[in-house]
Formats: sequence, C-alpha cells, structure tokens
Amino acid sequence: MFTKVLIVDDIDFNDVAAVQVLNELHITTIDSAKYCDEALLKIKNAHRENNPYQLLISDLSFKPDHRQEKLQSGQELIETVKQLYPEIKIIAFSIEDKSYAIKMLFDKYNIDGYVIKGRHSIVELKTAIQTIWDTDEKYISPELQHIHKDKTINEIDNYDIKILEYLSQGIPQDNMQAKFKELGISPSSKSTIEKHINKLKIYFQANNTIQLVAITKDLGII
Amino acid sequence: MFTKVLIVDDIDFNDVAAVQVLNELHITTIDSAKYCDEALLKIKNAHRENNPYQLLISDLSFKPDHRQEKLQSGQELIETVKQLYPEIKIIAFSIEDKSYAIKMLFDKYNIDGYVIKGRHSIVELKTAIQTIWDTDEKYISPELQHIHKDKTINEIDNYDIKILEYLSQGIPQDNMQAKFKELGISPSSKSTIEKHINKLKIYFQANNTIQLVAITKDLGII
DNA sequence: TAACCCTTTACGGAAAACCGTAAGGAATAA
DNA sequence: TTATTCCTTACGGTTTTCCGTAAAGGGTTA
Repeated sequence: MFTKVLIVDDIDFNDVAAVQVLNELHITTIDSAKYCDEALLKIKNAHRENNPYQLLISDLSFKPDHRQEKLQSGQELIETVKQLYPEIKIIAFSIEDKSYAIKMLFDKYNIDGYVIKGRHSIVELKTAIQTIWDTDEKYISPELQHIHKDKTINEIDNYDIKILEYLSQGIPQDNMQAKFKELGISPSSKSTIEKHINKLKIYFQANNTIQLVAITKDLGII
Repeated sequence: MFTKVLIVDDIDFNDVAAVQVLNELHITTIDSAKYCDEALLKIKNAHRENNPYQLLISDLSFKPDHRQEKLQSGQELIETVKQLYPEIKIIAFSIEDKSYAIKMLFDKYNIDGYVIKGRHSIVELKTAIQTIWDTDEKYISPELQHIHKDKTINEIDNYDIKILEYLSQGIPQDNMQAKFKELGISPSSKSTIEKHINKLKIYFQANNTIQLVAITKDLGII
C-alpha cells in the first residue's frame, strides 16, 4: 500500500475525515494542505528530501482568500504536478459532477482516479486507492462512468468555448469579430461566429443564445 | 449545552467530521441523516417520543438519488422544521456563498446561524453552536457578514426572478407575456416585461440579456 | 491541372430585442 | 372632486440577432 499521501482540500472538515479514512488503510504518512500553492511546495520539498509523495488526493475548487495564490484551482495543481512528477498518482476528489470538466481531467491531465464526494465517498475513496495501488488502473465513481460515452468534449473545441465566454460577458457578435482579430484568432468573421453559435444551439438544443449560455454554464463548460 | 443534535449532510465525509467536532463540545446525542426526508422523519419521531432535537445542522444542496424524496433541498427541510417545531434551533452549514440565497435563509426562514464550509469551519461551527446556546443570538460566518448590507434581496422580487428563469429557459419575450397571462400573473404586457429586463440589466450592470442571465446565475438568483 | 470537399466570408431579408415616448388606469393626497 | 404620482400598456423606429444563400479561398485527390 502507499506509504506517503498528500490530501489537498480547503474545507477543514474534509481533512479531518480524510485522515481518518486513510488511517484505516494503514497509510503511514498522511499530510494535508489547504491551499494549492502550499501543496505544491510540500510536494517539491518532499522530492528534494528524497522522500516523495506517492499519491495526491486533491479537491478541484478552492475559495479565494486574502492569500495571493499562483495556482488558482485543483486543475492547475494537478497539471503542474503531472508535469513535474509524472510518477505521482493523482486522485481528484470533488463534489463536481459536470461531465465535461471531469473528462478533461482524464484526457488532458491523465489523472488516475476520480471520486465524487457524496453518500458513499468513504468506501469509494478506499476502493480507488486500493485499485490504483493493486492494478494501476484508472478509477472513477460508478455513477460517473457514463461520461466516457459523452461526446461533448470531442465536439466542442476551444474556439467554441471562447465564443461562449464572450457571449456570457455580454459582448455583442459585432464586437466579437474585432476581439478575435485583435487576438489573432482565426476565423474571425461575423458570419463564422454566427454559424458556430448556431451549431452550438443545435447541439445543446437551445432555443436562443440566452438559453445556450444558461445550459453551458450548468454543464460547467463556461 | 445542547444535548441532542441532528446533522444532515449527504456527503459522508462531513458526517464523520461533524460527529468528531460535536463530540468535543460534549454533546451527548449526535445523530446524522443523509437525506432530507430521513431527517424530517427522525425529527418527528424524536418529538413523538418526547425526546426532541434541540439543534439541527443542515447542508443546503443534496444530490438526487435513486430515492424519491419529498424534500428536495436543505431550504425545504429548514422551512418545514421551522414551521412544525419553531423551538428547534437551526444552523445552515454549506459551501454556498451566494449572498442572495443566504439572506433568504435569515429573512424568510429565520434560521439561527449560517456557517460556511471552508478553511475555518471547525472553529466557526463550534462558535456558532456556543453562541446560539449561550446568548440565543444569530451567528453568521465573519466573511459573510457583508450580506446584511446587500440590497439585492429588497430590490429584486419574485416577478423579476420569474422573468430571469424564463429567459434562462430560452423563452422569447413574446411568448413570455402569453405565459404570464396563462398563469394569471400580472402585469403581463410585453412592454412591462421589457422594462423589467431593462431595469435588471441596469441593476446588474449587464450589457445585454445574455450577460444578465450569466450574472444572475453566478449570484445564485436563478 | 481540374474536380471535389470543406471552411470561411459576404450579403440581405426576416425576426427579435432594444429603447424612447406617450397614452391609459389605479391608487393616493389635496 | 381634481391633481398627482406611479405603474402598466401601446406604439414605432433603431439595432441586433437570426438564418438562408451564394461566392471565395484552401487543401486534397485523381
């Protein structure tokens, strides 16, 4: 079993419970951090001292604070850690059930497990840790396994997301083409932007652009 | 100190930690529930057995399940309990920091405390319980005290919220007046609806209706 | 090179939303 | 009673969005 694990969660309640759960798996060293920057520092220090963490369990969303943080989210922490120390296993542990965001974690950041915070998270977290240790396979909470069939992530690209973000910021389509030209993003014509918005409305079955933004916000795409 | 407390939270991690925290306050009976209906049942039973709960600590959002629930949210649970047993003290315990939703809890449901889940929730929860027991005063997490100065709740009424909801559902303004007439909601003219949307855009400093919906979704108004 | 496909761009009419003005109606105060 | 105020409704012109069509450009294949 893993011997050295780091838990990152800004809610102190979760730290308390997580330590308790991990103790039951006889993990000897269980550390915790409440900030992403703090977590990265601990990982770096542990590595420098030749006593690295083997497993990182991290939440995704962190509340802003008086502290100035470089890493603003669990996603950024996970991305950084996977780049610097690809050998460290990572489990994302979050209440988030938006399929788009979760699929990104597996496909883009190559996490090893996703456990959703819910009524069975204690059992699931134990199973996830055990599975990753025993078989080196990916773990995902049962109720979320459908996301691997979700095609949204393949159909919607960064260009579409950019448009959706601009829409949600109240930028009219006329100004959007100017913005795209400024940023050197192509294509930038009003006509193309219109067509993309239309494609998105069909895809998400939205009656109009207002509902489109409401839906994509609910899905966690923007 | 309170002797009998019920904790309602659908995340099992929180139950574990909460029991631990409440133990430190020497509360003798600490029960927990993972569903709102289950919580109400326990409260009713305790009352029937002449051994009622004195304090209810409840989360606000609960994940839907295979189970069919009557009470869909912590808000509904709180409303019901305050109606049936106004003598039971209630602390809302949630990650939610949307001022509108929180102010509603105090103003409409008359809760006794609001503790936000965060980096200091263990201390805050203890303080909240102690304060309510000792002084019978309301408790609210320090970082949220600004909400009492927030005027949004007074300026935005149910009519406005209905409009915002319809907008987010992709209903065009032309159809909206028909909907209002069907439901017997007055005023219902297109002109009035336009004016209200315009007022909301000014209030929330939105460039257009799309951004208005994005902003009010972020604020938790819809 | 020509034929083809796909994406981008331009354009124009229709629909919806936007915005100011003015008239109508109800409640209140003089 | 009239006058005043506030809310509602109607209307019309402008702007923005919507949506179909067609032309232009870029890349691939025969």
